Amino acid sequence: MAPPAATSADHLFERIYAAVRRIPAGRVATYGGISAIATGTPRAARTVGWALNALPGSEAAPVPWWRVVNSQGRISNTASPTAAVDQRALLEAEGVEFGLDGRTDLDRFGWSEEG
DNA sequence: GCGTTGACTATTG
DNA sequence: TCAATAGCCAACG
Repeated sequence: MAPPAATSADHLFERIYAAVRRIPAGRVATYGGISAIATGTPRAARTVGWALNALPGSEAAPVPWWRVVNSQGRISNTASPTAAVDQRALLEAEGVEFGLDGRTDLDRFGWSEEG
């Protein structure tokens, strides 16, 4: 199945992108959190990954997809093998620290729509 | 409307 | 911590 283009509007995707854009630098959000904001339920986390998969991820950065991690604060197996490395590098560049196991403390870097 | 797929999450061993 | 299983939701053909 080929995911739709990120330019397609009138879809839950746009709402997901909007939620991801709200994530400030130096913070990370979980798929469940984005799902809760976009769909209203954290059960649609899979759809969030689906939406992010449609992102171009090229030069321009319409959505900070790298700020989205799984519930364990770990970088999920991305579609590209190099994406995980880039994602961690980008997060570290923003101030997010990773543990030896490649996990980040969601209690400190985890973001919520608090402000 | 159905079957398949997916960057998920929680539970069990 | 890792591997396997079950449940969940949305989109595509």
